[in-house]
Amino acid sequence: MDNNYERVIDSSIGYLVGRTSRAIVKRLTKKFADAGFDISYEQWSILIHLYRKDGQTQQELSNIAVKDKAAITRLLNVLEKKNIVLRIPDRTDKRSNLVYLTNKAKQFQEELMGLVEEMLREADKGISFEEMEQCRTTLNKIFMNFDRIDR
Amino acid sequence: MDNNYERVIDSSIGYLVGRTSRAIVKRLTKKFADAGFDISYEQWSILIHLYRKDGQTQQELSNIAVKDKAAITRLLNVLEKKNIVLRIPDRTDKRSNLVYLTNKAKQFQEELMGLVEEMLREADKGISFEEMEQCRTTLNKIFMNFDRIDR
DNA sequence: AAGATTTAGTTGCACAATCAACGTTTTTAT
DNA sequence: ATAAAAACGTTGATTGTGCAACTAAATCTT
Repeated sequence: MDNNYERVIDSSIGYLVGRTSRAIVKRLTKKFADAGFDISYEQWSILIHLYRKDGQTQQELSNIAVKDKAAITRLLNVLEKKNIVLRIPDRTDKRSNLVYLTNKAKQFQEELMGLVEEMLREADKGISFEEMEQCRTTLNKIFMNFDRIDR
Repeated sequence: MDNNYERVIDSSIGYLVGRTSRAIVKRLTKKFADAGFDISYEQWSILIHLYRKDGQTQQELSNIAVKDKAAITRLLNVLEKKNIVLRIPDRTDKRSNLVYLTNKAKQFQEELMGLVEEMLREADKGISFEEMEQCRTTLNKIFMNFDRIDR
């Protein structure tokens, strides 16, 4: 019986994944703040996809960031207000916006990436590349298991 | 350069852990709702600790659930309103409350646990015990890495 | 070509997380 | 014994999340 608690709590993947996620968010938010950036982890989680490929639709961002499109709308509202991105209506499909980085955003790209890499190195500590790779693979499988159910 | 994006996005532990966490929350929330329980994942994440050990202080719950104590206050407000827990002032320390499960809560304990186990089995699919165990170990290390920094 | 269906984005609603400031009580230090 | 510091819980402010309902535009059906 007590075994069940073990399984369902401390060693539960839900618990571990949740607290690790919160720890990462907290850490990166602090790193950004300390470096003088008024950018949250969530805002970053959109930005990074634009750094890789500028000019995506909100729907695309929603899919890739695995967030509700309403969440994307609101994150973009904030980012737009901060003059970090801008929405440009797609001429060929009037339903869509294309989201672009401003020059301001491009200017601090390198610095932000640097801070993220710093955080990732902190996370890595004492963990071999192979171990981390294995963990990523397993997390992917878990996600896919739920993703499959959702359709 | 594109390598950097790889590292910082798709294969980033932050990304993987975040989306897996959201997937789990979503899935369990749905399972609870489908079974007729008006209990969120977050409320469950407090409940489970009380099922293991009834009568803990809010501070203890905050530590074990790895959530801000303000978050605990509010989750307990909701749970109390739903008649699932109750706060009883600690006689020996007037600053503290002791949080107890109601009979109602105890009645559906088994059923809730069953649903969680179901969800965990879904997560497990195609993953050996050893692989999952390894993943848990790594997630623990990562969390500890940040936990260390925070003090 | 017209009507039905699907898709993109926004908004309202309910919920949750963190931070900082605060009041109260307890513990520590001198 | 008293003053300072720490601990417990609450509240307000800000941010983010998901669902459902909605508008407008595009696509599919027949």
